[in-house]
Amino acid sequence: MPPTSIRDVAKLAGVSVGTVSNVLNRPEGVSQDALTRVSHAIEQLGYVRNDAARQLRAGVSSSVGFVVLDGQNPFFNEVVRGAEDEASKHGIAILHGNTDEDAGREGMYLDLFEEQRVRGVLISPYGDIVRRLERLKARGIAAVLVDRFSGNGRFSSVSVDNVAGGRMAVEHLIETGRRRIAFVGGPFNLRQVSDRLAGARVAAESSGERVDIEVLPVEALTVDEGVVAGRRILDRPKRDRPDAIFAANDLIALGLLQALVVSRQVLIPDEIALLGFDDIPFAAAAAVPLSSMRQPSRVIGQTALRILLEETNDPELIPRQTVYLPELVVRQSTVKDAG
Amino acid sequence: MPPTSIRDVAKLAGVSVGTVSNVLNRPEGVSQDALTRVSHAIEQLGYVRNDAARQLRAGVSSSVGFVVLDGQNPFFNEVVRGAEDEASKHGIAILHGNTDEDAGREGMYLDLFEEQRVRGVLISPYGDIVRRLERLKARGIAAVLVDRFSGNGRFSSVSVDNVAGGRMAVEHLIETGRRRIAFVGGPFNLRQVSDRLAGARVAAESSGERVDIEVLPVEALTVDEGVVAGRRILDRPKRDRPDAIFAANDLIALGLLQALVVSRQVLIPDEIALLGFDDIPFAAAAAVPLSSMRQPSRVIGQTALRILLEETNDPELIPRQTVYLPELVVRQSTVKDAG
DNA sequence: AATCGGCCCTGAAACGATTCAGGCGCCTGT
DNA sequence: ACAGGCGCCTGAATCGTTTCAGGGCCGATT
Repeated sequence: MPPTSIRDVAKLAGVSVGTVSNVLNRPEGVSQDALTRVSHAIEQLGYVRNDAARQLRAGVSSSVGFVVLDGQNPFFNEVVRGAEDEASKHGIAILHGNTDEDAGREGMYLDLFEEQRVRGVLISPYGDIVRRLERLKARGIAAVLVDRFSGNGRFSSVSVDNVAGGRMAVEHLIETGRRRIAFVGGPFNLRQVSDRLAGARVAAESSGERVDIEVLPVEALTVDEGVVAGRRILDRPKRDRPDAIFAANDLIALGLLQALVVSRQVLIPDEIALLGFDDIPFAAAAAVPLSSMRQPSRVIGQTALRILLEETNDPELIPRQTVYLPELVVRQSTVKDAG
Repeated sequence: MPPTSIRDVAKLAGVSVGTVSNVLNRPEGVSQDALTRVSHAIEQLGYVRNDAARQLRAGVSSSVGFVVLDGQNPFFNEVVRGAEDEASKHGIAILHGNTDEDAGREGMYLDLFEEQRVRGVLISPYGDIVRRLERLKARGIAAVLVDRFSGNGRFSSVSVDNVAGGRMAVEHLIETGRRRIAFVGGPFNLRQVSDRLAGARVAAESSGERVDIEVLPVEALTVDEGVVAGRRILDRPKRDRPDAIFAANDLIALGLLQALVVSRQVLIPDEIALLGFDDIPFAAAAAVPLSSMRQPSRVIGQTALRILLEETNDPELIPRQTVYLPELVVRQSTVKDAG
């Protein structure tokens, strides 16, 4: 079965290839007669446009790449989902790449997407890739940073104010009477992590109370790393333990929770309060329902894609930083009788 | 900045375009001299192959579509991740589409992927799409069913034996002394769901005991639906409640758990044992660590992609059904003093 | 010395769409 | 009757790659 081309359609409809193309792309300038004849021919042959040829000639791609920091994190899945919904409205497909906090994979996917001449790239960056993105831009491939404020203002970004989020988080812990607060997170070259910590410090310093922030670094933002950190806390004598933990994200928090709850040595929130970040769907279903800083994840994805398309339509647009404020969701891991 | 083409490279290196193409695709048949000159030219110009042109002429696409049933389900994310790892080894990118159990979206993504002339499609089907896939096949686009046994043997598939899984699950519940078992799941046109139920019934009937299987249907395999079902169970007088629940997947199970635990009316596993399916990473971190039927999710994705590539290389290959056996993971939601 | 084969290279044709300059036919106004 | 304009269509050129028939060169064989 030879795949049918626009030429086959033209022959069957008794028109020229140009007319078929017009039917496909600018039907308003085609006569009723031609329009129906071509439509029938398309139907009859089961013709489907070859996007490679279209892209080659028209120079317009109908796919967008999304380089995701952590595919196992439900937060990012929500973001992707938001972008997908928006993309599908425009007949655009999303090329998907997981980096899992690995700069090598990040580069590989950018290479791949450059070969594909994607319309643009959404990326939650891990390494320092501004130069890489500059190069793509020079090639006409726009990029929008997701979940990360753009350092130098050369690219648009859609993110949450992580400093404010960290501040709000720790303010909540202080308000509920905590003074010895541990921040569990890492790696610190992730801007999200260091910003949240910075916010935490701001809250501690401006509280007017004596508040300690102790930093417990972990290797990655995963449940497993959270468990490891939890065990390390359990190893300490009771009096040396913090009275609250602010986890850099919910995966860490769930890991901590698991370690602490399983041990049966620690009461949450009585002895240690626990607060996460992202408010993933599983946070509410945890052993002790998890308080968390909610990010508007779907909206982030949707907005990022929308901005990307706007920029590819008009490359002269000035990059803009879109920042949402996270929202505190209080559950029983910080307040015993919370809803 | 005009994008550089293979012709620019050829000119700079002082060779013909054919030679450049050979360097790119069959370097073994090119002299050392030409090879280094071309490589330098590529480097210097920052040349990147245009995949659209390549695909147009060679007829070979370097992307694969993956139509996913439920992007919010960590199980599918693991499967995608497995496929991605395998794909990246072959320089192949994955086009991602979420259907969220919606036949319309499913069709839309298949259309999109057909326009792209993807190399093949991985799909965890929702609706009845065999005809659709037949058509793709006729066009030279192979398909592999994921997480779903192929009904008619016309396509390869990679899945888990859901009937056996359902049987093993209920056998475990019976062994631990349960007799009034509820199956919470739906919709039943999802083969995964009906197979798991069928397996549950087999176990009940062949147990030699008097075992009831009550079916509590839900609209979708989500945490929210699990919560709803949990509330419905709580509405009953205590004596009419089941003594074990087998949930069609872990999302449902986590929802049930959340509803039951929050109410503080039910002790798990004492009064009601709870068993899920998939063993997603969050199952272990739940309020009561969740027993579950583990699927080898990454391996499923990896295998599916591998089979897809084999079939696109040799379209004469006979479809084959790859089936893994799920594995029972016992935690405290079914056995009080489990690990 | 002539022939042959092997190795490499060349450059035009082809893939399937879009674009655009050009042309045809018809209506309108004077 | 004729110029001009409008609406619609045509078909060749083009995008950047791969492929492939053809050919040059050189050393080995007869």
